[in-house]
Amino acid sequence: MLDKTFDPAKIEASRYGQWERSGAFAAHPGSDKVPWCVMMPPPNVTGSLHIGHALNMTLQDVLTRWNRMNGRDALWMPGTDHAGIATQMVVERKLEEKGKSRRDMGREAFLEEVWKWKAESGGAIVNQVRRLGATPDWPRERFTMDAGLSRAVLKVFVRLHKEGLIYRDKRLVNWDPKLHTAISDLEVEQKEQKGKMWHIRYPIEGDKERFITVATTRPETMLGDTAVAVHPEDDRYRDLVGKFAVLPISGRPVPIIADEYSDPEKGSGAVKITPAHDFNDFEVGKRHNLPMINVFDIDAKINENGPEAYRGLDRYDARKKILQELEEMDLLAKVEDIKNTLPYGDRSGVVIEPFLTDQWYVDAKTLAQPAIEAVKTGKTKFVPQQWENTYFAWMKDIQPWCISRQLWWGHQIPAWYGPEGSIFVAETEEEAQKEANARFGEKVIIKRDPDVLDTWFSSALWPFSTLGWPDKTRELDKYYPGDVLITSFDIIFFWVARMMMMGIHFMGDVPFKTVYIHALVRDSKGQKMSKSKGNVVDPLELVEKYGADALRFTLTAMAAQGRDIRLSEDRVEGYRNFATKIWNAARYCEMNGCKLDPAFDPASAAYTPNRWVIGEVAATQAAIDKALEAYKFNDAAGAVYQFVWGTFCDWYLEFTKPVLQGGGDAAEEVKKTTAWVFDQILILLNPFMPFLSEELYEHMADRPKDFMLMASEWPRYPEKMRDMKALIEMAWLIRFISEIRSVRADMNVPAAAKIRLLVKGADKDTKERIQKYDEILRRMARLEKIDLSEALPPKGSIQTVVDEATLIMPIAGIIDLDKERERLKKEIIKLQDNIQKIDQKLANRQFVDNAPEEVVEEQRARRAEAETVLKKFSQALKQLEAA
RNA sequence: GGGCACGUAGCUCAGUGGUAGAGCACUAUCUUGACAUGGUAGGGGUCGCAGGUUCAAUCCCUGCCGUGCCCA
Repeated sequence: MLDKTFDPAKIEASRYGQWERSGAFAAHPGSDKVPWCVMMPPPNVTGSLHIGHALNMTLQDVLTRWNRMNGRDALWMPGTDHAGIATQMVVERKLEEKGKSRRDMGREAFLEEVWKWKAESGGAIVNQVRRLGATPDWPRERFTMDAGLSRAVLKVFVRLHKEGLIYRDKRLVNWDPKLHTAISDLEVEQKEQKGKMWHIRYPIEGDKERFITVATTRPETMLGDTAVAVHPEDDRYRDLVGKFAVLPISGRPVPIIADEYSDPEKGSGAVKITPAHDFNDFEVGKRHNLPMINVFDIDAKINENGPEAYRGLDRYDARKKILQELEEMDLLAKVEDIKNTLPYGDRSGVVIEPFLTDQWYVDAKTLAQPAIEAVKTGKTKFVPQQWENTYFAWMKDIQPWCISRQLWWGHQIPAWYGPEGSIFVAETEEEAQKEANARFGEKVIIKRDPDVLDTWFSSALWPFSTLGWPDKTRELDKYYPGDVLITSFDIIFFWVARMMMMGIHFMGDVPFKTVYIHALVRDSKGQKMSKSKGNVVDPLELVEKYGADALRFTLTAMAAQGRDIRLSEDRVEGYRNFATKIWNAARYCEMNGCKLDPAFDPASAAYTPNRWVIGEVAATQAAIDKALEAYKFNDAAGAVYQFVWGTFCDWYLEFTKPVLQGGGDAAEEVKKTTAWVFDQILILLNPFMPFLSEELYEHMADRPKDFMLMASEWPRYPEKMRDMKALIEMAWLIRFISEIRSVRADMNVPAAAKIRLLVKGADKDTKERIQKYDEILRRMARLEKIDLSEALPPKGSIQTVVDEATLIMPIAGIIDLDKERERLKKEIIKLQDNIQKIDQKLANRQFVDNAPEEVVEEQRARRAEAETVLKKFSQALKQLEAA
């Protein structure tokens, strides 16, 4: 006998262990089943599971389980990412607590520390994924820095370099002065804030009376100015072009140049140009061959290129000092309060400094072309499609991708520097050495580039590197390209786009056919979850409190396309209740001896409610399939929820209780049907609530030892299982019962009171049905007796209408006549309104002439129906008045 | 400034060119042999605003207002 409620905590761990040990998660490259493949977005190896992961993993698991049960050879490829900056920061912070720094301990010792930390926490996140019931092929688990994937990274780097698609360049990068590394554009967050615009007067060389005023938000960069630019058409400054302005403080003369970059409408119309510290100025500098003076060091402190008094000053201290000096020299013309945007490092949180350095770049523009084409031609589709716009927008305006990072944790760049600025790119040091020796004709000293690659460089290879590339493996053969990628929109640029580029370039085909972009999970108020706001919902806490199934079901049910999820605990609780409901339905089956009979053929059931519920099972399965095929997860969850609770529990089980109690052959068929339907429910539910369904599946029937629901087949039902006649009949039964219940409640007839029912004007079908379902009707509508009667209703009756029949409940003494009168009047008014509305439509010639025939017909039918019902209610009212 | 979403019941959200839906919350009622983590019934919406297209608009189009996100 089952316990009274489902206790997920009691079974989840052991159930999961059983699944995993059984090997049921495994893909079978050798099998001839049609493959189905999804790549797990690898979480940060040192991170912990957040609610976004939970959603992402749940959706992947739903699809994986569903496809697996559908007979596909499913591969869900798991793994973790080394997450360069994030991980290095965590480890550095830990060392800091012990008073150590990575610089002191050196690269090797530091990396040892990181690997140790990885070993310590690396298992944590994948075990957290397990808690959700996820079923990826764990033995295939990869890590972006394992030997195989590192080999893939080397190959890719060397090949792209040979092809000229990776190159070294001196450009402005986004420099993080705290982390001391370059970062990509994508890792920079633009934030708007209050700032100031300082207007500074630069004296003109050789003219003591004249000044040119420039406006800037960053006065400290004037130490690196190499020009002042004015618009070529700007008459105010035409005569100054070609002359020189003298930089205050440093005293260096800089040319006044004409360039369309300066906007005559903005500020004074003249701008200072600092090519080494501003992306726009950099371009101007290149156009005019201006020197590029870098005045900062890696900490964004003034370096030796600044005046002596400023050297070593932080950029903000330098700003203060400069402003103070300018004020003293009376060169500060104006200070404005403005709003401006500043670039922040998304990891460090400090303001990013445009900084002139040598870095490695990927020619993203070239790689992007076929990747754009692939989406345009539909080789890869985005769901929802609107995300294609985002993808295109970025891809079409793509910048060179800076891939070098001044970090230690990551794939070290396979480039060696030899004499005279020579560079040798090779997969191994030996090869590089050989090349270098060959070039110089003697043994030369080479030194490896200390930098590592952007983390996304290795994850861009994920769809094929995890399948064994560069080796030719049968996995690559069978599972590439993957069927779908499931991820959230915030990494379309970071990851999706780059996988597309690399996949197409190295595999000659897109990495996945569909990209399903799911929502961001927010808190119940719609705020983005963040640690600093303290509104983070811990998925594991929810799992502990409500069970993994409840959390999974919640996330699935809320995963509507194109909308964020506002997660509230109430919802999770509600779906926990759903689990309890199913649990209790199982108890009911058990108590009533509804045991699965393998010989039972549902298509052969004779009793109408049985035929009906069997047909509804088939309809539910069809609805789930249709929804999942279109990635409408919420519809799939809704279909199973509605059937289980709204159809099976609320109606079918209630319909069949009297039959069960009656015994005999009829009861036997009901038992078999109930057991069969419940069994099907467990199968259909399995992708969504694997723990509960598996547990009950084992409990409810005698099955071969070690037989698991998750390894069983997804049903396909024959068409003949959908019985329309049964559906119509049961719809009537539900209508009839609901109507009586409703009127009883309206009229405050005590629930316990069993009353008589007279049915007047029933047609043949209704008469038959009343007889056939007498017991069900009496039980569910709480009636003492049902009689057909064409006589005038007894005094003090309440009346209502179902289709052609009038239902009369003679309950004089119980009811309040005024109240009944009021109720009938209300019904009448409602019907009259309805008829009037339809009449208006039908009176409109345009409508009758233009609307499709069936629409007009429908209106006429509705009118007729309302009319007959109205007549019956009017009659009822008349009788009441007469009484 | 450019782009993309979104605005439907108290809340969270589905949905559709032809009579507006769910879950939760709320109200009333019920311990009836699966289930009070439950049953039954009920109230509650000019579908953001204003135009337009159409016989017909919550749905399509335009503008506006509000919210969020992305990009500059």
